[in-house]
Amino acid sequence: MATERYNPRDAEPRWQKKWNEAKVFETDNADPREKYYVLEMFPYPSGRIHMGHVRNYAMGDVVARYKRARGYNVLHPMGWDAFGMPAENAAMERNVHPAAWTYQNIASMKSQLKAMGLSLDWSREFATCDVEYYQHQQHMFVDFLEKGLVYRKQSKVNWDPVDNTVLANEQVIDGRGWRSGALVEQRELTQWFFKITDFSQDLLDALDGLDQWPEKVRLMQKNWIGRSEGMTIRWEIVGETAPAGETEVTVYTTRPDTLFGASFLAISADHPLAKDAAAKNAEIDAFCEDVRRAGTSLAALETAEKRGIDTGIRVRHPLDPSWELPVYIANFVLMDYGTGAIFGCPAGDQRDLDFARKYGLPVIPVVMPRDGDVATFAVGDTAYDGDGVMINSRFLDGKSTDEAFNIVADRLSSASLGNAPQGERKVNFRLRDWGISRQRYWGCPIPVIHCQDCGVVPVPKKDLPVKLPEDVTFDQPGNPLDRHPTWRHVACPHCGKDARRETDTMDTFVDSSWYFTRFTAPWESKPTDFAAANRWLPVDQYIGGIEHAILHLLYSRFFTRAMRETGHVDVKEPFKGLFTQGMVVHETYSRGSGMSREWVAPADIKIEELDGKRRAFLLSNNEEIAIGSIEKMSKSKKNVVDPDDIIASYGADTARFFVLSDSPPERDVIWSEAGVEGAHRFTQRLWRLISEAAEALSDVTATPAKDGDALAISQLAHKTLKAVQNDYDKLWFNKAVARIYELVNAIAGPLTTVAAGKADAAYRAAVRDAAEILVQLVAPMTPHLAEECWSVLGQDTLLSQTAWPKYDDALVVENDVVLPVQINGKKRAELTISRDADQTTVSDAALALEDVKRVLNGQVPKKIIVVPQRIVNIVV
RNA sequence: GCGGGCGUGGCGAAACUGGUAGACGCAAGAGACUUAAAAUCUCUCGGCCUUUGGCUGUGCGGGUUCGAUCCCCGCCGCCCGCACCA
Repeated sequence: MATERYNPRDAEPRWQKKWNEAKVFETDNADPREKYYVLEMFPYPSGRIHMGHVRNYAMGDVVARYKRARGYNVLHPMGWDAFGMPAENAAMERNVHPAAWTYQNIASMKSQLKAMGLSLDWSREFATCDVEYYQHQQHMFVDFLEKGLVYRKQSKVNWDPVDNTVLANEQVIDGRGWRSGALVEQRELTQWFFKITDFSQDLLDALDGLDQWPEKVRLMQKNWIGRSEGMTIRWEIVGETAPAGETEVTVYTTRPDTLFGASFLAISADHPLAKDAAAKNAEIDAFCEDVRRAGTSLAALETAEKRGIDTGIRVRHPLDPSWELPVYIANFVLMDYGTGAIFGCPAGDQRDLDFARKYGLPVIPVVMPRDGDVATFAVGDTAYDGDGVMINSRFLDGKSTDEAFNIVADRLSSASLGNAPQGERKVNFRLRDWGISRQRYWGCPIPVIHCQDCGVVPVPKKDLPVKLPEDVTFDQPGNPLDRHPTWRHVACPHCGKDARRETDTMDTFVDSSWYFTRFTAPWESKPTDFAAANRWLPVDQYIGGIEHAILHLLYSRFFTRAMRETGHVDVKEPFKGLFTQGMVVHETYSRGSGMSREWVAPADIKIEELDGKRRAFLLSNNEEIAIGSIEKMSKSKKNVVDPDDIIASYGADTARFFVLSDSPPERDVIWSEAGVEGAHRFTQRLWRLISEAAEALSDVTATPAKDGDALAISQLAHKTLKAVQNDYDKLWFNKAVARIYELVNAIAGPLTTVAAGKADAAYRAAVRDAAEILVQLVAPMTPHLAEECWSVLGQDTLLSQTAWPKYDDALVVENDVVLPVQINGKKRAELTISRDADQTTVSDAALALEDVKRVLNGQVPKKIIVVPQRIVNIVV
């Protein structure tokens, strides 16, 4: 009888080796079975995996293993999102080359992932910093350029004057560079952009079809794309106030219905008319400068005061040429939305109202709520921006806001100013084109050459890849590619004259926008194997953090469309199913307070319970440590648990099982030592029960019981199988865990009975059937333990290559049901009755129950509600 | 400000989205085995009461219903996203 404890340190590497040798997880593109593509967001190679990775990959692995057992041809690859700033920071701080640092990190993280026993096809692995990968990205960039999906334009960027580099918005903290602490400047630079806005409408519309995405993510994308319906209106500038060469101002509005409530026009400080005015007037120039600076300082915009300055320009109202309005430059008007100019309707917009009150401009109420009274309706400190009835609006009076919108839109569309319509209906999007230029070394070089005569010339495809030079220095700030002695000097591919290579590299979000496509044929000499990509895509189940809800997922959706337009794939949507998992969180421990607060790692303390209160003490000297709030694991708060330590002491299966238990997968899971021990106890218990009974089960074939003592065991096993199957389909791992516990609790006794030699052959066969089902149910979560159990049961095949069991319908359906019997909605009794008993039989049987008679005490039921197979409610 | 989500035992949570509230796990308590400890096993575990029974209970207040954790209305409290988008 095998009674030794299960030893994961021995078993886990042993089974990993067997899976490896049998190439169980290598996927054949030619396999004709139905495909299933599972993918977890690939990691940045920071050096160590953390618990968040463990949870993410454990979930993906359950899906992959489950689908494989269900007979699908599963693709489950892994790679590395390997370009990016941390590698350059390491180079600056520690004088290591970014490539060396990155590949070393990949090597150590890979061995950590391997220790988790994930069913990954490592033969398809790549890193985005491999030339073999990024060269294809350069090919596609050139294709996109030809298709007009890439362009250059001047754009404002956050410029760090100390580090000499562009900063992303997230890297600007309170107006200062996150590394240098220098005041960030706004600079106009010529940058490369992807034309994501070409797809605004399609990216929005297609969200409706992504019914296997979380509603929350679809909504976030919808808001980000930000579609609004309105119109552009051209306002004629009054001749004598017009700057030279200017005759009109175009504004964008979603409320043309409120046009009679206009009292001013406001333009952005970056608007051409503003620049023009600034050139002539020092006061205006100073104001514009001020606005520009304030814009970068991320000061709470909520409280930002509305400010403006009169340009002296006057415009004519489009519906009444005799009505002249002033044009202001205002700090709340954005140049890159709409046209950079608005008309202010103070009664209908809070910002306009604040502005009008400050500068003494008229406030004319034009929309009144439906239940308002024209005689008394007035606008005080709060603008009314809702729907209603038009007032003070001449020919629009009495119309609804919708009607007024259409009347004004029609009228201005058919009126003309100069040779063009005065107004046009226009749909606007909040989404902006994607700026991909980064002044950094560790990224994919943008494959173009700048020639004085020929302009911007794409690198001819025969000259690709443009490889990053290896001999670069990081001893000074700025882009090492810019100061490399030779790399940037090339001959123009057109005219052969001396030309300059582009030294900007691509945003790393580009790398992650198509890696899932590359996995479908990573060996291909073109970016994609067209047929393979179309066959595997979309990814059936994508799993990752909610933090990528907008950027990464939206960029990938765009990139897939762009690849389709350039003939690299024939799918539009990259991810059919999306799941966003919660974080792994942990208690925090600290001593001291305020500035001298010091965080303590969980590994350095022990928890004791004194008088029912949990208290923490330092292991080294028993000093008491304060237990703080539960927070995301982070290095700064030291509340991290290293997966390596957990795998070393409990094994990978325990770690996997624990992060899948308890909390629903989309919610945060609290890591606790006690919880892990609970999970570990389960693995030991399962092993003990199975291994002790194994010998007694060796002479029977698994056969579910049809009657007798073992019937209940077979029924529960098959019901659990059906339920867990559904749980796995829906990614309800915590429910699957709970049901598996229930099954183990129920068959623990029978297994012990069998082990003691006290069961007949039929009973043993039923227990064996239940045990096999149990082992197969846990296999996706704790694959090593399951293989070990499978093997001790005398199976000589790999469980990883074994088909999912089938439940027996007859065992899943109950013949008798237990119905709760309520009297006036309160449960008073239980009734066991045949599942297909008719209503009369059920109510008669319910009324005949002793408990029911006692509570009724002679009262005559007014009504008896029988919900078949659910409940009986007697109303008196 | 706008949009979305969530409030269930000491804790993480379940409840087939209108039908037995608290499955399963953690923590705690009692007991068995043991020289002892660990491990393991058994039992108890929302609150209150007059305890073979009863009342009450899913953030708070109402409503619909034979019946509400679930649906509707109004509050309270947390969390997340976007944020001067015209």
